[in-house]
Amino acid sequence: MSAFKFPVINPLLHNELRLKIMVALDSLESADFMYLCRITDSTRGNVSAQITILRDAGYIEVSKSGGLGRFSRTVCRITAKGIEALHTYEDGLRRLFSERVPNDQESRRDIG
Amino acid sequence: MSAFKFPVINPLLHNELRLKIMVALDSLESADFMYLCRITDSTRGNVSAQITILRDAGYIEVSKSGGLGRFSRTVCRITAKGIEALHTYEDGLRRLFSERVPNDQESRRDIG
DNA sequence: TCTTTATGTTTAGAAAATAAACATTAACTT
DNA sequence: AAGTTAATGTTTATTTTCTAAACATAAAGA
Repeated sequence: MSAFKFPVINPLLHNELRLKIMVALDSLESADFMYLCRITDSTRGNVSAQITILRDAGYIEVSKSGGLGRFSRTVCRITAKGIEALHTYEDGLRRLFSERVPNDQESRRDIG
Repeated sequence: MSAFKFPVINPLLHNELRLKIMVALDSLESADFMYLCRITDSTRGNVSAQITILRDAGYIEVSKSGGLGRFSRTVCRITAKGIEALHTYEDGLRRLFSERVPNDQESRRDIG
């Protein structure tokens, strides 16, 4: 009975755009919406959608100022929960990369 | 003009199941279909689909023996191209995690 | 006032992931 | 030897997710 298990990979973070947003927010004090669009080279619609997902997960906080329209400004900030999730995700991936799976292939089939 | 760019993330490998399959094949000489199902804790349908994608990308080779049915045996092996792609992906992610994005947020908007 | 520009969000379409259903064949049962 | 069960895999249909196009809002400029 091999109890081998791959590390758990957080599906919320295992998405290119969301991960880039989180990495950016982890390295800056805060970042606004349009800045995230630029550095991730993504459309506003996509960034808006992924930011909503990250906010709903409690990984970031989103604050809007300036009202709607021309001069609105939406700024994002990573939360403690987000930082922990990001680091756990990073650790899981590092472990995954160094994984050596057990070679017990013959034990499971009814040949021989 | 900041020319900042995040590392390129190979979308074929940035999928949990495909990545686990590749990591397993990178650490073993070869692995058969049912073994991959077990260690990845995934259904046969899903593994079959992802293996096809990896094969079409040239990242793995798939050989079948025993014909169809009860005692068929499908074994997968990573290719040189697959090894390189996996390591490039790993390197890109490591760089992403250590990324420090430029803090030039104020330079882009027409306030002030 | 009308147009243009700068934010964002909603929603509709595309793409991808997942599992359910199907297919194949060998062993077992009676 | 016909019928059943069990072991692989594949195809397909559903669900989920991603992406961008369309929409909405408001300020500045003509």
